[in-house]
Amino acid sequence: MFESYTIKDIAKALGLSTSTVSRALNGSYEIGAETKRLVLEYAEKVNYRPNPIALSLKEQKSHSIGVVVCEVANDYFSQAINGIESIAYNRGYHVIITQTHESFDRESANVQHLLSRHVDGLLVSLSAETTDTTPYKYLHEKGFPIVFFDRVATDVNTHKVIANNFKGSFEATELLIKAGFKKIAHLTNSINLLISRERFDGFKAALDKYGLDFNPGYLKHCNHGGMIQDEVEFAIKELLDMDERPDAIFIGSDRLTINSMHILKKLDIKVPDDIAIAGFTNSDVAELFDPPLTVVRQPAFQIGQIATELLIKTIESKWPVEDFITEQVEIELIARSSSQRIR
Amino acid sequence: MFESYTIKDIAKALGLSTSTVSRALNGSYEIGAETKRLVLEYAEKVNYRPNPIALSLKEQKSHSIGVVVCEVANDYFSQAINGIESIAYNRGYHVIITQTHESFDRESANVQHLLSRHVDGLLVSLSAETTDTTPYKYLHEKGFPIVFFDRVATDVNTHKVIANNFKGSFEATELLIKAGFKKIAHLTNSINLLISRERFDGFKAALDKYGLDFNPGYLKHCNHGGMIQDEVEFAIKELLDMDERPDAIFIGSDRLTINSMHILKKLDIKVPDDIAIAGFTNSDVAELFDPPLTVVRQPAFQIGQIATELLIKTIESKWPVEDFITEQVEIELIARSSSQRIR
DNA sequence: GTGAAAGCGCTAACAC
DNA sequence: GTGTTAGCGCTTTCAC
Repeated sequence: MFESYTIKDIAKALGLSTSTVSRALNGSYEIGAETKRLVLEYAEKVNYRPNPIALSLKEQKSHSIGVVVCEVANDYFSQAINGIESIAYNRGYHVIITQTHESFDRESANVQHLLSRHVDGLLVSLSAETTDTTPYKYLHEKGFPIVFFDRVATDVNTHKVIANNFKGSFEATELLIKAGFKKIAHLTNSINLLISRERFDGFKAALDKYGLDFNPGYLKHCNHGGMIQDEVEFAIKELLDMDERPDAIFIGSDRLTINSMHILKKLDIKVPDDIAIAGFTNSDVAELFDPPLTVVRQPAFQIGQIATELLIKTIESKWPVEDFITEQVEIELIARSSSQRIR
Repeated sequence: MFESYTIKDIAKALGLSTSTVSRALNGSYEIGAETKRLVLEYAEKVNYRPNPIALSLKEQKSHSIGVVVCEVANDYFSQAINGIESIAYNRGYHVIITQTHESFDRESANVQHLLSRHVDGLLVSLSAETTDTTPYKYLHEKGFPIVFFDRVATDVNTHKVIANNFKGSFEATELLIKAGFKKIAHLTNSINLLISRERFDGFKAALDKYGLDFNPGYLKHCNHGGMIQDEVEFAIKELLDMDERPDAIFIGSDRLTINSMHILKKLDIKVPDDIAIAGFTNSDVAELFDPPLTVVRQPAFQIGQIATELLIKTIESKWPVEDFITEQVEIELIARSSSQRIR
């Protein structure tokens, strides 16, 4: 069962040469129908499976793709990875997952490691710390397939898959405004990330539309993306301690949203009575929270799928790919009571 | 950067033979200090990385391990996989994850697929549907390394890593009893799984200790492990509709616990006022629920690590492994208000 | 229509 | 101390 037959075994058993067997197995024209039948039948009988490692060596392809994300214990990324796996599996690729924990050094090490593993391509979501994307640029220019998703590198012209962050933020902020909140803070990820900037823009645009001033003190960045709990707690306390305390917070990242809820609970701040909350998260249990949480939800599974399709298409392209697209998917705003005004 | 140098390139550049280079790289005794230095220096300079695929072919080892779980979008399993990856990565293995979605057929297909990928070993947690474990038995008897974790096959004598399910259930049930609940139902996974039986035993033992009768109508099995939402909803409704409605439910699986909370919310059943809840889950946000959820939590990360250590030890053992252990880890009961009596 | 042989990158037995 | 060679499983040119 696991001691597999090789092409050689089949050749020996049938008194043929390995090349004949190989050709028969691959349905080559030049093989006699009878021989072909014989080989196919025998292969079927002994449950022959080509050795993927030998194939890889021959083809100079590992049939694996490397994934770089900040962490897997994050609903957004675990769902995205699910999507990645679902496509990769069907296309005969396996995926090697690495985590940066939001560190640039770990990200570099992971890319190095994946390259030394001879992955055929890379699916990357940048760490919160990353500012220097020249390694990706270099690889990409050399023709190495890379697809970015979610946290993309602006200056590398390759395929990218992102959510409509602007719209997601705009609508969530608008929801808070319509609920009657006027002093809305924005807690978000590192300024390094394009998603943070896009989400801020959406937030700001909603304020503008409704004629609300933007108070710079209401903008808090967590440069470690919520990996350091104290950083988040500090930012939240700063908001709470302001003379003009915000009456709502719109949160721009999955981990930050969840962390914030833990912190608010710890500080015994009531949501939405003391402060209303809406935030990006892909948690499936946000409706079970106390209070049920208003969320901006991304189609993470689908994003993973699209990114993987694009990557495999690039890998398997006969010609150097020149046209790169940026696929934008829609987000979903789910209103629940954490963003409702208490009267 | 990704067009790697081979041993041959180095040999050519230095005017040596490939074998000399290979030996120098591997620190062989028989190579002159000077040559060694030369090779090492050059290898360092061009950032030489051995081709893992060629190594695999040579060694007849893929340096990969296959993982079979029901699903990754489950806190217990995503944490376990994290533990698996953390060990595997450091030991130079990559992991290929497959999901059964609680189907025996998919489980078989996954094992087949992993074997055809020439994984060096298997880390398995059985599907809820699985009753026939002869394929594992067969593989194991042939000397193929397998380690079970969480959902183990009783009749395959290999390494196993499990939590103290009996104790976890006993203590959770005891907590409910001490809170004053007397009509405690037990909602659990398929009877096929040993964990279900162990968890039931712990539940039953607690009832016995406190002189409470066991009402067979209070025991509900979800044979699809919560993959079919209707099955769970049906079971819960049956409990709620009983003449003598239970006043508490102790739930024996992560997915079932989460699903049940969704269903109770949908049915507008108040916890713990209408019915108290305690359940197995590794969710990190259970404290944010309404009400905060009393949980039995397993050290999933650690379980994944231990299982992987055992597997790699078995894979790399020079001698056929004869002594197999069953490692049992402790669980943690975290009491919150979902299991508290309302007065 | 089929076979022999080379080669993918690497190691290791066997020369010398 | 270093080089030559075979072989891991497979495909593919080149012969016949």
